[in-house]
Amino acid sequence: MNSQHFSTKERILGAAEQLFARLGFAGASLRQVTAAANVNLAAVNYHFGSKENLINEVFRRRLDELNAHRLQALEQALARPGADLEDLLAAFIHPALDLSLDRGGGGAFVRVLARAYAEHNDALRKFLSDNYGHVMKRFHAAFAQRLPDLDKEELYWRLDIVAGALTYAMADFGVIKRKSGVTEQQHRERSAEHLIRFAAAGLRAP
Amino acid sequence: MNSQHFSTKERILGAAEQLFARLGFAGASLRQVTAAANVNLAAVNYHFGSKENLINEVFRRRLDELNAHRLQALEQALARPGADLEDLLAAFIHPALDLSLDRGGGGAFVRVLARAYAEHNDALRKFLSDNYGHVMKRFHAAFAQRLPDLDKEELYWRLDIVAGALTYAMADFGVIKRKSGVTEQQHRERSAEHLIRFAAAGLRAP
DNA sequence: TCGTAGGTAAAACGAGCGTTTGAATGCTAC
DNA sequence: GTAGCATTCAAACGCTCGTTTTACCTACGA
Repeated sequence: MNSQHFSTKERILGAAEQLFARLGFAGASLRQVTAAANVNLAAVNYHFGSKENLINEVFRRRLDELNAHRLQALEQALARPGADLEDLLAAFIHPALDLSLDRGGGGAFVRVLARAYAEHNDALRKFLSDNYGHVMKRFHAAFAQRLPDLDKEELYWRLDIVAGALTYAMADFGVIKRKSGVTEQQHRERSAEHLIRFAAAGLRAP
Repeated sequence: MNSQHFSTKERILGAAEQLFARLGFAGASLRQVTAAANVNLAAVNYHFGSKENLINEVFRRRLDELNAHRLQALEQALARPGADLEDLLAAFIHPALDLSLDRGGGGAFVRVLARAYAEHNDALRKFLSDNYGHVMKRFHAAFAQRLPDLDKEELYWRLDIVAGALTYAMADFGVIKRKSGVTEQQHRERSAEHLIRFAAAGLRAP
């Protein structure tokens, strides 16, 4: 990370992601960020204009890819004839879990995401809704079709609970130490299984 | 709130809770807190010693009561002969939901709690574990007895997911507007039902 | 070769931060 | 009434914050 192979902008984004995850948006200063990125202090305002703009770009960099993967996985699942609830949940969970466990700071990003959820930042909620709302609409419709006995409000509640559980769980997976003798791949698959079974059973509850 | 009927310490705690919920621990300044509490700036350091100590007291004030209620509800549930999973979950959820919807800032506190979870603050985790760990141990044992087919690790995972879901959901209940024509009491009971059914089904999943 | 544009550098700006100080105040006990 | 103590107050402390300024470096097309 932060080696000279990466551009100034990329190094700032990487360092900001790490420090926002650890210290929060208000808690991490631009001096800490630029020092970690091995970059001059003024570079942030030169390349991003302001700290708030930097925060937005930290989100955009990961979410564009994450939501594209989710939509792609959903379309693949829907294309198969026997797709059930578990397949839809897998399409939602696996891309995020892949991100949370991959190299290059994805693990830090899901913790940033959990922070953002907890902060109830209106500007950020609007940003997420504007840019990625269509993805959630797509998933909601697919779930509704497979849960015909659930009325709209009930499904809304349950999906909200699922999303909350996922965000928290994923932020933790990057922190919880896996037992020795368990590869990261096994750890990830087991985590996804737990989440999917839990969520599916909860959604199917009478 | 913050009227002259309350002592300086109480007004500071109330204002701090509100502002920590809205702006975070780092984001809310003591000048904002003391202004909202209608109190002199130096009063925080006089009564609490430091900002960090103030944060701890904000937690202690609510958690002492919350965990006492939870333990009491659990003992009552266990005393009844036919107590099932739903009863245990109700003992865990109802006191927190009562707190999140009552007058006097409890709703703000659950949002503070969600923030604290998201922050992964080690000092705070130790504080919570030291002061309230015995409560979680009690619940864990009760769940383990009613889920004999679940091995220790599996139960650990599922309770962790449940706790995450609850924290998020409860932080949201204070924000989500209930539909007109639904009393707060109905809203609360319906919320608890959703959470309990969801969690019970998830815990029972094969 | 020079001029220009894009990027980096050090330094400083005003503002706000948590905390401390020392004097002014209110209250209780003698 | 006054001594003694707890509390409140305005002011200032040293420090860090996000941002801006100004100078400098480097590379490339005319």
